Amino acid sequence: MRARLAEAGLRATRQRLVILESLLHLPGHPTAEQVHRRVVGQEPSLSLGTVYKALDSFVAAGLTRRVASTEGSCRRYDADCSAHHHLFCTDTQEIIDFHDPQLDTLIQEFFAVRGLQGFQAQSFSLHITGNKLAGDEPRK
Amino acid sequence: MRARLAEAGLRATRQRLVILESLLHLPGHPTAEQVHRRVVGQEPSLSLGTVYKALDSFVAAGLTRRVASTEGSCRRYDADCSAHHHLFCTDTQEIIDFHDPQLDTLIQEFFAVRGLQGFQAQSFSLHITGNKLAGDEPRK
DNA sequence: GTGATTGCAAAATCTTTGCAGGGAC
DNA sequence: GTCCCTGCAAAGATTTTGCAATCAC
Repeated sequence: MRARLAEAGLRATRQRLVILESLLHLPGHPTAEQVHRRVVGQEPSLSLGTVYKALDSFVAAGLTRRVASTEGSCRRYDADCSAHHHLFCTDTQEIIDFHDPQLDTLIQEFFAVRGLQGFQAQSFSLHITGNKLAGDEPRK
Repeated sequence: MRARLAEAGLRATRQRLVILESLLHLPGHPTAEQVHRRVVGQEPSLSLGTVYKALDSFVAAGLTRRVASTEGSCRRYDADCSAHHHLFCTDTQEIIDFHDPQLDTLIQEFFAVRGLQGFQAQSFSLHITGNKLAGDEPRK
């Protein structure tokens, strides 16, 4: 934890440690508000403003990403910076991670052959919209 | 224009006609604010609140979509409801439409074979992050 | 010690709401 | 005529900012 922050060139404050830890444990790509709610349990004086600043610094340092979402009215964060895709559940508003190296390869090969005129692609992320089926957990 | 609104079950007010027309003509998936700026040229008394209400009603009626974006602080709208993908330019923040039926087929076939445990997929949209190359327009 | 980080409160953004008057059908 | 829609202004929600005190290194 402490090492991750050091690698990213960020000072390991008590607050950042708790925030990063919370972000890693909260499911479904939390908002700043959700991170704050979890974090005040351990650090009651930790302010929401600090959560915003810490999350911004994580994103700037490449420790964390912002997740694209269609609800727009609040930002969501993802501690997983590896290449992956997202399942958007229209019922619960959850955003579920979906890793599939075979799919990554398929997409990369497609664009290697076909190319994009006038655009240099850096990364791909597939947004799959649908809904969770009762009783069965989507694979992570 | 008027017919589109009627089909969607919405009353064709002067304001909605101008808003829908603007949305179709503005490039790069505008925000409510951007739509409003264009629209006041034709209808100076048209308020920003009305733009929000109209865009919401378009989305509810399936005439328009909200675009997922990672900047979170404002909503962006897309008048194109057909299946398509998006190029996200990290330099200009533009979101460019990208249609490719072959890619659609590729993705659909991939999931037809493999399936998603516990999730019923309805639609797919690929987010391609990268940057525009100087002097060359990405295909739309 | 030095410079980055925190906490707080105020401000800035973006979006929604309530309601009276007006307009589409 | 009826009910939906608009305009306005106020409220709500989310995010940013400024600055003095504090903490990591």
